[in-house]
Parts: sequence; structure tokens; C-alpha cells
Amino acid sequence: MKHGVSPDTFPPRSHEAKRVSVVDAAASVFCREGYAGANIDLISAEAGVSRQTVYNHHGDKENLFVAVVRDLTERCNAGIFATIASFPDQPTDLEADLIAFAVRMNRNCICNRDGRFLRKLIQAEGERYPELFAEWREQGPGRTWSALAARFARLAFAGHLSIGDPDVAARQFLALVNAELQITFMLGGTPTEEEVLRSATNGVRTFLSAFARKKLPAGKQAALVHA
Amino acid sequence: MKHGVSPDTFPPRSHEAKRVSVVDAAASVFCREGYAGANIDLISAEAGVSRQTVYNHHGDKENLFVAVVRDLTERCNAGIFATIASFPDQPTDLEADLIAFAVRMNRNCICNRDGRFLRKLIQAEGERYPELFAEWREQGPGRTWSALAARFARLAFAGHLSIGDPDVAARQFLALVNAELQITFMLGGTPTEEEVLRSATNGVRTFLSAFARKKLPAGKQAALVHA
DNA sequence: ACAAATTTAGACAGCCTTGTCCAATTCGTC
DNA sequence: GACGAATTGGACAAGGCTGTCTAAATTTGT
Repeated sequence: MKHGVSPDTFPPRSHEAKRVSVVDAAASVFCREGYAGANIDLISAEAGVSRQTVYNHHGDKENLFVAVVRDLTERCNAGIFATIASFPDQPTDLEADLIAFAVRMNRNCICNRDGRFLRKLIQAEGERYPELFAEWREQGPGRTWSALAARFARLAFAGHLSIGDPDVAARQFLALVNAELQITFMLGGTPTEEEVLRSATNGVRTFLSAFARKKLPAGKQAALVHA
Repeated sequence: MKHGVSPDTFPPRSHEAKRVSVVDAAASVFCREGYAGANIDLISAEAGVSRQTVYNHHGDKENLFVAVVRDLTERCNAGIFATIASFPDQPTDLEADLIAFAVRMNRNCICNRDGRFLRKLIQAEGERYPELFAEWREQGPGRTWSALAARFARLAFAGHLSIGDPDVAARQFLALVNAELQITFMLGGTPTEEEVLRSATNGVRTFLSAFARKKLPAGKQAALVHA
């Protein structure tokens, strides 16, 4: 009874298959136990591989950790940009299209295994590896936000939205769409499909209430804060 | 050169003063190093106390950890409810009052030492202590949100806001007001006063754009999702 | 100033973990 | 089927950490 690992026997796998198997198991164990609490025996057991193989592939624990984070970062970024590519640039039903986009974003990038693991590792060990996570920060959130901001700017330009600062709008969009999932994330859980949909629906509706093109009641909200 | 500890000598302190000194140091070390990575020698050194004293007061490491979490939970909850008590029930300038409230909330509950530490411990070790964190969850976010929701409902009832579901509005308010601080939180940092103000300002403006009482352009947004 | 309680430093056993080494076995490939 | 590379399991030393114990020093209450 390890944890929730597959059966007790593993089919034979290639050299490269073992490498990814080790990295996957390591990601899981590092997340569950923390860097210091993760031990190589557990990782190798969970990967269905001998301890020596772990050392053969990755040298030492710190090296393995770095490999895990780079791997997760890469996969997460790929998922994020693939999803952003599906942004509704020419919406037919703006609300429905944005909700569907938000659900895709959540399911493919934020709630999935890689997203949850990467977030937890960053929060837990980010301060210990400044250069590693600075790298992530530039390639991940930095590009994500500006890519998303560009899409919202285009929607605004096309007359679908009324936006002051697209960067602010992009961050607020993500914050709103995840507003109801925070505690679940805190405890490392995975929200149900229904929770994701509800949070996205509520978030997008509020977002559109604020940013849908409309006559403003007073001269209010002329421009949002920039500096 | 330990970390950022006071001078190398400590003035004499009472029995009780040592207990809190130990808990404080333990909170800091648990956050920095994780539960498994935290060692009692480091905690006692940081508390300016001998290792044996730590054991005298708290028995063992796990006990100490629980004491730390309970302590942080208690202080955070106190801060949160004190701050919610200052909610602008009869606003003169709704936007300014809500911004000021959001800044207080951030500064006194979310960005301060206790808030950051508690969040990190929950994220890192929450799954390992289900009952402990279930307790926190009920007393903390559970009550926080419904208390805040009640305040927003009152504002809506008084005609200052147009809100569908006060619980959703309360969560979205917090999400919006923190939207720009997420990465800083991720890496365990403390946002500057200026960042807090900017995030609160942008968040409240968007919140009010969505929920300020106004004529709706179309028959849209009749009711927000509940279930 | 005295007695009790607390704190301290240090030593200590027991345990766990990392990382290395090695001989035997299995795997991929020709 | 045979060869070289990869994998395995097991043993191993070195080091770290927890938690206990002690005797001496210090603090606290009276």
C-alpha cells in the first residue's frame, strides 16, 4: 500500500520512458512531501524503477528537482499558449464564448496535474531557487498575461468590450474566473467540472458587467490606474 | 549569521515569553524550510532558546507544528474580523471607502506576516493534517466570506449596489482586489504599499463597474448562477 | 536570601537519508 | 543467439535529525 500507485508490477519500458516515469513520480512526491521530505526510495518505488536508475538519470536530488520544475514549466506553458490560441477573437456569443474559453483555461492549464504541481512547487520552494523561478516567471505569467491582454485589446478594438488597461483586464479576468476555486487550490484539490463551470460562468458575467461596451451611467471610470 | 535574527544576545524573558518566541521562530522556519526541512536546532537558535526548552514546551515536532498553525489561525481570524468590522456600511464615497477597506484587508490580514505564513503552511502541509485544516477552513474562509457577503447584501439592500448573489460578490471582491498581487504571493514576497493600493483601486473600480446600481443596457445579467 | 522551577549545554542512541559501489540480471539490437 | 548497455537489488559509509538524559547554571517566587 504505497499511496495510489498503479498495480504492483510494471510492464517493461524503454530508457526514455523510464526517464519520464521518474520525473513524473518525482513531481508527485515532491509536491506531496515537499523537497526535504521527498526521499529517493519513495520516488523510485512510485516510478517503478530502482533507486540506482534515478541516480543514473539525474545525478542527485537537487538535479532531479530542477528537471521536474523545468519539465512542468515547459508543459504548462505549452498548454497555456495552446489554450490562448483558442481565444474567441470573433465571438458570436461573447458571454458563452468567454465562458467556454475560461473553462478550457482552467481545465487544461490551471486545474490539471501539471498546473497544480507547478504552482505548489513554486509556492513551496520558489524562494530557494530564485534563478529557476525567475525563469518561469518570465516565460510563464509574463508572457501569458501580455498574450491574453493582447486578445482583450483586440476585442475592445473590435468594439466588443470597453477596456481601460488591457493588462489589468487580463489579470482581473483570470482572478474572477478562478474566484470560487481558491480554497480548493489552497488544499491542493481538484475542483469538479461543475465547480469550474460555475466559477467561470459567474466570473465571466461579472467581467462582462464591468467591461461590456455600454453607455456609462455617470462620467465615472474614465480610465483605470496605470502606473 | 543566522538569517535576520536580532543581535547575538537575548535579554532575559519570562516562561510565557519564551513560548511565544518559540512559536514565532517555528512559524518562520516551517514556512521557509517546509515541515520536513525544518529542524529543531534551527528553530531554537532562531528563538534564542536552547533545544531542550523547545521540547519542554511543546513535546515534539508535530505538536509544535500544530501549535504554530493554531496560533496563526487564531491571530489571522482575529485580524480578519476586526477588519470586516470596519466595512463601510454607510459609505459617503463608495469607491473611496471600498478601496480603503480593501487596503486594510490586504495590509492587516493577507499581506502581513501571519497571513503569508498561514497561507503557505496550508498550501504546503494542508493535505497532511486534514482535521487541522478543516478546522481552519470552517472558522476562517467560511465565516469570512459569509460575514463579508452579509455586508455586501446590506449595501445592496440600502441601494448602493446591485448584486445577484452576495456570496459570489464577496468572493469576487476579494479576488479582484488581490488580482495584481498573485505572483508576489506565489513567491512568498510582500507587495509594496503602492502595489496594494493599485491592486485595490483597480479591483474596486472593476467591482463597482459590475455591481454599482445602474440601469442595465439590455435585459442581460438578470440573475447570477447559484447552485 | 532561599527553595523550587526552569533553562542550558552537551552527550547520546536510534533512526533515516543520501549517494556510491558492485555483481548479477535483463534489455535492446544486431 | 550474442554482445554491449542499461537496470537491479543489495550492501555500505557518512552525515543529519529527533528525542532523551544528565548535571550545572540560572531564574522566579516568597
